[in-house]
Amino acid sequence: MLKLSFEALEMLDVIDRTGSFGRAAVLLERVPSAVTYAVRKLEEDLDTLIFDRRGYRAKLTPAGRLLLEQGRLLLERAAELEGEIAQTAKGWELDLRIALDAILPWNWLQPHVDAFYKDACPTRLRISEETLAGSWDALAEGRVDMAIGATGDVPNSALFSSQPLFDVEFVYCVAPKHPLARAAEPIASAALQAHRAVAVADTARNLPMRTTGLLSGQDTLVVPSMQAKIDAQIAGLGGGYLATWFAKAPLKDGRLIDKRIDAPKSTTKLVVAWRSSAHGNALTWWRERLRDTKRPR
Amino acid sequence: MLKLSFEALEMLDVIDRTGSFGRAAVLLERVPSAVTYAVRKLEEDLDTLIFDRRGYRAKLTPAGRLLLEQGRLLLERAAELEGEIAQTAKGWELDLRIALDAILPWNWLQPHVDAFYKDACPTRLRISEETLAGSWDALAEGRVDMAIGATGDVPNSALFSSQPLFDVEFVYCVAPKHPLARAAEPIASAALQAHRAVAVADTARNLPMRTTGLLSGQDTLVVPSMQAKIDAQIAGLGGGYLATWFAKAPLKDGRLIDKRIDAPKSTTKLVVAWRSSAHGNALTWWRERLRDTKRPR
DNA sequence: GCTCTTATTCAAAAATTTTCACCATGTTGA
DNA sequence: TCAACATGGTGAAAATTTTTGAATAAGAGC
Repeated sequence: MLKLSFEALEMLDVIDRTGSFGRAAVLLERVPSAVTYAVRKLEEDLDTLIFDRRGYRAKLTPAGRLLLEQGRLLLERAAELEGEIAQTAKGWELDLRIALDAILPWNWLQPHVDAFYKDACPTRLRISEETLAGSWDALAEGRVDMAIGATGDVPNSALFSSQPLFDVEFVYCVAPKHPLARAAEPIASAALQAHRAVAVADTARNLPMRTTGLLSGQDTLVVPSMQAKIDAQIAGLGGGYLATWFAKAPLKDGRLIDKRIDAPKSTTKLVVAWRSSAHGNALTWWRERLRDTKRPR
Repeated sequence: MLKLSFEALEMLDVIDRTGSFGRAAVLLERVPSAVTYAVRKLEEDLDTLIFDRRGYRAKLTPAGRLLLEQGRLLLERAAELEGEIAQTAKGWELDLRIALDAILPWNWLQPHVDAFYKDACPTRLRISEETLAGSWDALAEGRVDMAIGATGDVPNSALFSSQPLFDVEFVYCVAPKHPLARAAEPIASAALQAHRAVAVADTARNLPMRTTGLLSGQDTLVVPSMQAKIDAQIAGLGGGYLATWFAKAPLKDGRLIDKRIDAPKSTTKLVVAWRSSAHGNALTWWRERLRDTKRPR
């Protein structure tokens, strides 16, 4: 059975801060003898002297100092915990882990994050980036609470819920110096196979990985991020489909050229997904917020 | 003012482990209503529902679950702290940080460490290695509690106390293929200057660094450890003084050759040193243990 | 030597927790 | 469906713990 108590630790802290039993009693709104009593009781319970009373004024023993210092840490943590309890009781998650799919640019999410904090939501956000099946994987493994911009169909599991976000359209892009840049349009999709494709690595760890817009047997350069894919395509290392919002700037200034394909990659529906069991205020806030949101341009 | 208490947290833990208020009461050796009372009081204090009583059996709310889980961590830490208090009260340090000077081999210290644990000393040992002024530096900075094998004179500060350990003698060694290997003995110390010396880096961070057995202006290879120095000398990268116990094996099998010097490096007294203010049982144990100890061979 | 501050002691008073007996409600199984 | 059972809840009395306040002792400062 534990002999410590927060009350005793707090008293110890006040005694040390004020420097005397008497002043501590004033701060604690007790009578001095109550402090003496409580200290003696603690010492008795622990079977350890906390104060050295040989001198005029009581002085902490080494054990007492340890108890004081470590006790302060415990008190701090306990106070913090009380705050977290209150927050949880009001329905706010302590933190909300969001997986942002690489198909969406960070600067699209940013204004929403701004709004979240402007609304004085107390929940800490932890945003990570996932690619393709990675979002579902993270959700399934419980590494995140919510996935924004996950692509493809919702895995048919009662574990997940989702709502539509918006559609994404793709354009096939190559660098101006790329052989396909001068090919006659529309390019037969079979012709693509002869050229290297650039793809973003799937971050999934367990779920079967997905490929998107890749033809089997095609030479593929796998890069770790969407930005790397764009850069690689600009550098002429290969071709590939890009979401319209990522393609826009490089197409405009001529770093990339879009090519019409005879059987282009179809429009994909993006969703917001979460574990069905999740219910906090922060999650709800995001669901509402993203219900009628505009796609990036 | 803190509203939590270890008692309440413990009760929560037991309720969760047993699965019912009633069984928890049995384990806590209370009457069931005492548990009910305590839970209600906690909920009132925190102004937060811990249990959802709508169903038949009371069920933890999300806030309750958080309190339970985090509370367990607090309880664990508190119990650990009680143990540490008891240990400290008995005079045993929680841990003793020892700086072993690089002049001494680890396998010399090892039997002493063995004996320490065989004596059931509860103090954790944290042994680090220091070179030259590094031991004093670590002691002065409070990075260690005790230095074993520190060389040179005790800095004249009331901060430190020390006792003699034993003397160390040095032999000047070079590799057989080294030019000095064939030099006539005794070698004039001035002649050494023409050859590269191998020295162990001083680990001191603040105190003025020391050099030992080095002639100013001499080309020097500084290596990070005693083993590196030995290896470097065997590789013929330079010459240098080695403590007899480090030189013994390489001299015996011919990997090194000792040379007599006209003005050899003098015998050095090693000491055991500690901060004068330190007083724990573990420190005392080591002082006693090392009082009449044999030097390594 | 006198006074101030500090910590302690002790019996009484106050506050709290626990107990005990009893109630209400959901579950189980015939 | 209904009795038997287990679980959690209630309130007044009892037990326990904590606080109080006045008296005491003892070092520090002048």
